[in-house]
Amino acid sequence: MSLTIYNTLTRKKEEFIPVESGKVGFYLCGPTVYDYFHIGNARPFIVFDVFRRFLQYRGFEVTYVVNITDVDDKIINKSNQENRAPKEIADEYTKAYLEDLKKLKVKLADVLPKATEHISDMIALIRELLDHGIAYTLNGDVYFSVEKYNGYGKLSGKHIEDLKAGARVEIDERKNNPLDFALWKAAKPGEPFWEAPWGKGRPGWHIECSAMSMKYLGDRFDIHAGGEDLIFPHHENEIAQSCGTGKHAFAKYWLHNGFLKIRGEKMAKSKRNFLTAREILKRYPAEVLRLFFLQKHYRSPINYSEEILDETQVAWHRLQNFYRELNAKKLPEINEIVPDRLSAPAQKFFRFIEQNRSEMAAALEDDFNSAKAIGKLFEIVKEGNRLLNSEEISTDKQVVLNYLKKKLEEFDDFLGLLSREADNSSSENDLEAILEILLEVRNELRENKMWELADKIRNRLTEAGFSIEDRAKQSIIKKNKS
RNA sequence: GGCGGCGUAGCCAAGUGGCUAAGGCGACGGUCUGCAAAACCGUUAUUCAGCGGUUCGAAUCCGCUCGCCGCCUCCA
Repeated sequence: MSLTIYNTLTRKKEEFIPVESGKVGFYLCGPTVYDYFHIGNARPFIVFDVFRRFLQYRGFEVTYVVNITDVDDKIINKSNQENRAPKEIADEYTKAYLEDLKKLKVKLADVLPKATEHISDMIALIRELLDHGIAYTLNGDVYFSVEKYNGYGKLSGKHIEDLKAGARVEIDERKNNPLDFALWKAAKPGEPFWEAPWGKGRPGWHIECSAMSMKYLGDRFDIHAGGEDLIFPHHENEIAQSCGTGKHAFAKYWLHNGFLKIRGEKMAKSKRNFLTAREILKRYPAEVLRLFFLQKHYRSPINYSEEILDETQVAWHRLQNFYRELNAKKLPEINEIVPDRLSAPAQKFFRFIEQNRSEMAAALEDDFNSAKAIGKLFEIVKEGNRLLNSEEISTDKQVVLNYLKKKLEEFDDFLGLLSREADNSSSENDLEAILEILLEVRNELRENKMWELADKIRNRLTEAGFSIEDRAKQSIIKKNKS
């Protein structure tokens, strides 16, 4: 089965042919660590991680690199505002970023390079560009000369002339062309800096991704991904820097996710209309957020609202309940299913599962259509529930249900939609809450002099290792240490 | 001004030339149930923003109109 992905560079779906057979080099633009990331930022983190794990499921050996931008204007601004060292800010939010990812059930990338730890790689790349005459220095800054790279604009479909005419391009008279962008910024007093042959300073925003992606994935790698607002200028500039000298081929496929909107507008830090992933995670389980994103195609814009998340949560319960039901049944273990040996109804069910399973995989192989795949998943749930509902479930059917459970888990290894541990163990807090409810009910029984039932509860709890002491006004429960 | 995208049921959302227009939420009716929840069954788009064209055939291709959004500046 071939895999197709939509490549922003060519504006069409293409068959995915890795640079090196069986392997995938995958780079995602990660966060600038100056604040908690918002729910819109979470979209690429979740969606591309699922895509990466799906590729692994498909048998590819994937190297997944997600950078951390820990030197940047925004970090410096915040450091000035709060009178703290930039590094302190970056460290704090790097930690928060990793915590939030974990809560969202996003698997760590194989490499998480920090910009500040790759300055020498960036300097080497800038030097290459200077030597090639495609970049120039200006009072300690280094700029890339867009006019000297004739591929400029090929990713975003923009033309240098149109961009110049655009009223919003800030004109800096010193630059050869207003579109020339900084590879290196000379240090201003009080700013963090590194030594470079052309002076003290820090790297421009775009150069880190070029340097670090090629360092870990090679001159030619497969996938470079990010939000669609990165197409221009960030990714356009990355291509220019990396390909400008003709020495590197850079990324083959460019993937971009659509935005999360809130009240009809793009959710963005600058618009102050954002909700952090942290906040939302307090209200909804990670699985609900994941389902919210995966129920839509990754390239479509989607709207955030509480109503939609509430809806998603109901849908998620449906999925989770089904999985819980499967777990509650003691299903017979079997290594392999031989369809021909199954009874006719069991065989029919088995074939239904297999059909939908392969359709799910096919949907994901078609530009990662997770929305369609999840539709199939719900069809399986419906049919499974129907079977679970029937009066007697034959051993054959139980065998197939167990098979289904395993396959669900297999898919869930990359989708991350099921809560797999919560149902087996309840925490201390849950236990206390339950005991409290039990006592409350029992007290009502006692008030109504329904002693028999009240005694039964007390006896059964004693058997289970809890002793109840009925005092005049209240009951006290104690856990007997064994 | 330049470039790109979107408009499918009450809501969310797949489908991009031809099988009954997926799936979820909601609503209504039913099964089950002491009640509730869950689950199941049935109903809920003769029609895909509007108009025109191409075609034997279009939600799907083309043109126009209307509405919405994004990029062109930091941005996932």
